[in-house]
Amino acid sequence: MACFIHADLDAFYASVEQLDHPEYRGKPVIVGGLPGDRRSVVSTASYEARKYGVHSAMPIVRAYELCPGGIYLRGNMGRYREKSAEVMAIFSNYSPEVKQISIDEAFLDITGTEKLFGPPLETAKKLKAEVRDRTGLTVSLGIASNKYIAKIVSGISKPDGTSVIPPGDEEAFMRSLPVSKIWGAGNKTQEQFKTYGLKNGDDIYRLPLESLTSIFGKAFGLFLYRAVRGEGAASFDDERGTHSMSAERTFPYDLYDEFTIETELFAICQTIMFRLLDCQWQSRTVFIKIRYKDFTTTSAQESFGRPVSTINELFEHLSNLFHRKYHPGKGIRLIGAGLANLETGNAVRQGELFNSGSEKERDLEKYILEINKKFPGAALKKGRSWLTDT
DNA sequence: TCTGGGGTCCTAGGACCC
DNA sequence: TCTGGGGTCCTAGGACCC
Repeated sequence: MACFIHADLDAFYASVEQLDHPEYRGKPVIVGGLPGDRRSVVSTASYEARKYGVHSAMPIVRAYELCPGGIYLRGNMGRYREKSAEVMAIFSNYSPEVKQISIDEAFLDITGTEKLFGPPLETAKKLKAEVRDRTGLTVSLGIASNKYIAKIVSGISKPDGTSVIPPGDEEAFMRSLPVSKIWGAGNKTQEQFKTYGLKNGDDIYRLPLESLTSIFGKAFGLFLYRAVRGEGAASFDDERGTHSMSAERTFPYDLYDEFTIETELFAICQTIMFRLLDCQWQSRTVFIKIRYKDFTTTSAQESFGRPVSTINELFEHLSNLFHRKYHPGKGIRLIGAGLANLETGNAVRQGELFNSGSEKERDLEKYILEINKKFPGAALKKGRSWLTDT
C-alpha cells in the first residue's frame, strides 16, 4: 500500500523572521510590505497576527488597520530559500522520493520505509523533531495513501500538527469533507457549489459524471468526480517542468506616460533575459500583460521562427505587442512580460541563424550576468533601465 | 479592504492541413 | 455547389495555487 506524507512549513516566512530575530517571537509578524506601501499584500502572517484577522493576500493597508501594532517586513527571499533548502535536505533523509511543490511544501513517498523508520506516525514524529531541532521551524504533516488526500489533511491540524487518513477511509473522508476544503476549488468554484446547493463531498458524490462535467467543464468535472471517491489527482503525479518565465511590476501609482511604461518594460526584459541566460533555456514565444487601473487585464503573445536571443530583441517584440494592445490615455497599474514554451538551450537551432551583431550583444549580456554573479553588489545593467532606478 | 508576483492548467475559437 | 471530419498549432482569457 502506497503511503505519502505532505509536509507544509507553518507560516513559513514569518517563522523564519521570528527565528532570526528573537525580539519578534510571540508577536504579530506580517511579511509582504511596510505599513505605507500602497498596493502591497500580505504574503505570510504569523499565527499571532492571524488572531487579528490578518491573512495572506490581504492588502497591507487593511492589515495595518486590523493590527497597527504588528511588525511589518518586506521579506527576504534569499534567506527563505536558504532555510527551505535546509528543510528539504532533511526530508530527503526520510524518503528516496521527495517532490518539492513550492518553497514551503513537499511530498515524501514513504512507501516501504517501515523497516527504516517504523510505521508512518512514527516516521512523522521523527521527521518533525528533526526539522525542529536542526532548523528551529515547525512543520505540519498529512499522511494518506495518495498525495491529494495527504495534501488536504496536512492543513487540518496546523500548526505543528499531524493528521492521518488510514488506508480504506479515503472515500468516507472525502464524502464527509465540506466543499470549502476541496483543494483546487477556489472562490469562483465555491460560488458554483453554493448555486447548486453542494455543501460537502457527499453532495458531489451523488451527482453523475455527466452532470459534473456539464456544470464544471470536462477536466474539472472529472477531477471532482474522482476526488470525492478518494482517488488521487493525476496532476500531482505527472512530471511538470518549467514551461514559462515571467516578471511583472505593479506601480504604486497608475502610469500614463508611454516612455515611462516602456522604460519599465525594458527593465523587465533585462530581468527575464538574465534569468533565461542563467538557466540556459530558450524560447520562441513572448507574451505581455497589461493591467489597467480598473483592474481589467489583457494579454497578448506571439511566436517567432527562432528563439529570442537578446534583451533588445525581446524588448522589440514586446514593445510591438504593447502598442498593439495599449489604449493610450488609460492608466496602467501593472505591466508584465515573459517567455512561454521554454525549451532546453542546446536544442536544434542553436547559433545557426544569429547574425554577428546579436551574437556580440548576447556575449555582452552573458558577461554582465557573470559579473553580477561574481560581485552581487555590482548591479550592472544595460543602458535604458538606469532611468528607472532611484 | 481595491486586489503582489511567479507560476500551472483548461477552454474555446480560428487557421491550416489532409 | 454552400460544404465533412480529424489533428495540430496558436492565441486570449480565466481559474487556481503558494
